[in-house]
Amino acid sequence: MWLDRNGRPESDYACRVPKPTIQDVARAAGVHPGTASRALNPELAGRITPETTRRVKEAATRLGYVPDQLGRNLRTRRSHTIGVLIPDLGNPVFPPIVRGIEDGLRDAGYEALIANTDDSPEREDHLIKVLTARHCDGFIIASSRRDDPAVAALVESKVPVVLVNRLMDTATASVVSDDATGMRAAVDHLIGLGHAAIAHVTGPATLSMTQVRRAAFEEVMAAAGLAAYPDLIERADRYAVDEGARAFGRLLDRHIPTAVIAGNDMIAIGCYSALRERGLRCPEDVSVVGFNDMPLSGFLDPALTTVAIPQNDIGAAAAQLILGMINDGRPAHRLLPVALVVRGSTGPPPNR
Amino acid sequence: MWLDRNGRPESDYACRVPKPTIQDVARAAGVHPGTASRALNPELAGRITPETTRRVKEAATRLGYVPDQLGRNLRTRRSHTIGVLIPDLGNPVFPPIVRGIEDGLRDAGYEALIANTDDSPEREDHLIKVLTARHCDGFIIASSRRDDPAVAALVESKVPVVLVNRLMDTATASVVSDDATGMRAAVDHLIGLGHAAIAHVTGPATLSMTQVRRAAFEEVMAAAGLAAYPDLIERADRYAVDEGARAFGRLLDRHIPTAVIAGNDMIAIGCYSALRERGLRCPEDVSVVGFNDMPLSGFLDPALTTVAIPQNDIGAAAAQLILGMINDGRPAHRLLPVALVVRGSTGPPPNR
DNA sequence: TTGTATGCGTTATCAG
DNA sequence: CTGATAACGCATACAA
Repeated sequence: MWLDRNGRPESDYACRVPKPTIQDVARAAGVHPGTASRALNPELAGRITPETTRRVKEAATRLGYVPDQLGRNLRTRRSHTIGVLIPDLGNPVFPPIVRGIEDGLRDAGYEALIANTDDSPEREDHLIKVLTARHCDGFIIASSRRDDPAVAALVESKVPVVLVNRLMDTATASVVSDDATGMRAAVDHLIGLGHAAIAHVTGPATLSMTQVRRAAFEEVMAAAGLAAYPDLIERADRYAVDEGARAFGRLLDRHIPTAVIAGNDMIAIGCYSALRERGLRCPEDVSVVGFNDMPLSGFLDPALTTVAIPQNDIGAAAAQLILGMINDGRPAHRLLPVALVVRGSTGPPPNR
Repeated sequence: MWLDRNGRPESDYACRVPKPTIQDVARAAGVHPGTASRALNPELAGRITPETTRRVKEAATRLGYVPDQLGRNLRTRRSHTIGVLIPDLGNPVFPPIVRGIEDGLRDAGYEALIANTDDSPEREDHLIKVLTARHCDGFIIASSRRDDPAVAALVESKVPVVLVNRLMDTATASVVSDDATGMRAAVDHLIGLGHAAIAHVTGPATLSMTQVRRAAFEEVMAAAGLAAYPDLIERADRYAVDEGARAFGRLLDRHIPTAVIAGNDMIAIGCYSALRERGLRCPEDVSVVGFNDMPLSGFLDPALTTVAIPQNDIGAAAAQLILGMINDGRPAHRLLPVALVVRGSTGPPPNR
């Protein structure tokens, strides 16, 4: 578990450039290290003579002083590091979110430690332990199930946590896309094209995202008087292409709808596959709508009509929220707008 | 530059779970902290009484002791952290590589600090500074230009560096895919289909990857006696869809080849766009071959024939190499095999 | 084999 | 406003 921590006795590879410490700066400026530290701390501006501050800053610049994060971390008990838990970087929807998070954090002097959970509770548990040992100042979690003891424990022990596109019963900060509105737009779009038998392939039931999207689907369908089409919902065990294909295949074997709304874009691709396997064409026979508008959605065959979530903004907002919690402790919630992007995978229903 | 480092005076959010330190473990085991430290260090096995070791380990387990990385980092002058510089996580080829890196590092108790350079030298410079302040034990760099002072300086000062799919004049470790062989397979495939006028849309000339792929293209073409088709090479300014479309558009305006090999899959998508804009069909009018086999390549319209590089393996190898350098200082090089994946974007040339 | 003491670089506390 | 001192948690050189 702890692995080796030995130095590099025979290794020639170690930074040989002696970096100046605050002691060097203090000596050069003719002040005490403590004073130098204060002079360099913007928070303490005004509590130090302008002249002293100037001398210290000048010395720091001249020596090329950069504060050693390791020493600072130990002393302040903060690592300026945020643990970021996502299901899988391989799902194209996450990289843009992660990018938003990283940029937002780095601008504030924080770094992200990114880890993939593969939606495995054990892996998530383990990763939280590992990242906690590194004293992450907070966590951004895009992988939690609705009922997640590990995350709940984190929140319980007052560690700042921001949930991304996943809600839990626990009260903590969150940033989610307005999926309900997005689902309404998707259904309205299909109804507008003349569809009535609209199917929905959801993701795993354990994720709140699945619930939100499914509940919205059922509600909008009922409101449109289309509740007469039951049995048009099927669940994929993962938000992945193969599981999406399998799930939609099961649905198709029961009944062939004229349209399907997929739980996300990966499942939508799975729907493409299932249709192709059965010799059905999209959109001529069956229209497909995705969710997320992940990168390359527009270049698929056919180009995917999908509900676009603001991936970069979601990441940026998550970064902002976690920093807010670290600084003033107030958890907040953000609901970000979505937009239906109409492309080639949707069209009028076939004349049967 | 240094930002705030104040605590959270009014914040309620801070870990309230007092974590046991090695002192607690030592006390519980009835030994001195130094002894406890040694007992927990696998390197020193044998230099400690089995009985003592047992007692310490038992106490550690019982108390749920996890070594505080911050303290360890400061003392050992190592952060167990690797800086990972990539051009852009938004390019789908990188997430799988990053995934491979992360998993490889984490298994060895290391974490990755990932940063996007957007292929900007200034940004890269800045990031190296930021990550150096965090005492990264090494760098995995997938973003360096052929001539890169910042990276050269890093290598010069004996910081372990592994280059990924980018070579520099500097001698340091690297892991690259066997692009030359891949290019040969691509050209052979096209020639086998009957193509002769084969174009190549390269990436930016500053990257070694571009050079390698282009040189291989020219060599293979010449060897096949097809050097008679000059002017069939065009350069995209970035490895991105829009630049790929622009570049191939310029080429098409000069001359319409029967096939094109793109510098990477993003450029290949750009080629699709350029063809479509001009009313040309793929593969009926022009065959397209990509490079990388990034995720979703098989679901594009049409499914992309491309040279697959082992993305996960590349990441894993990079992790392995950097850990090797940290431990015994020997830089090594790895050349990983590629494979042509034939899909729908290539076919016989049109009868003109 | 184990205990002791020290220091990694920084900043918080307390005195002056 | 500034100097002196201690401490964050750990690992290691040295002493026993």
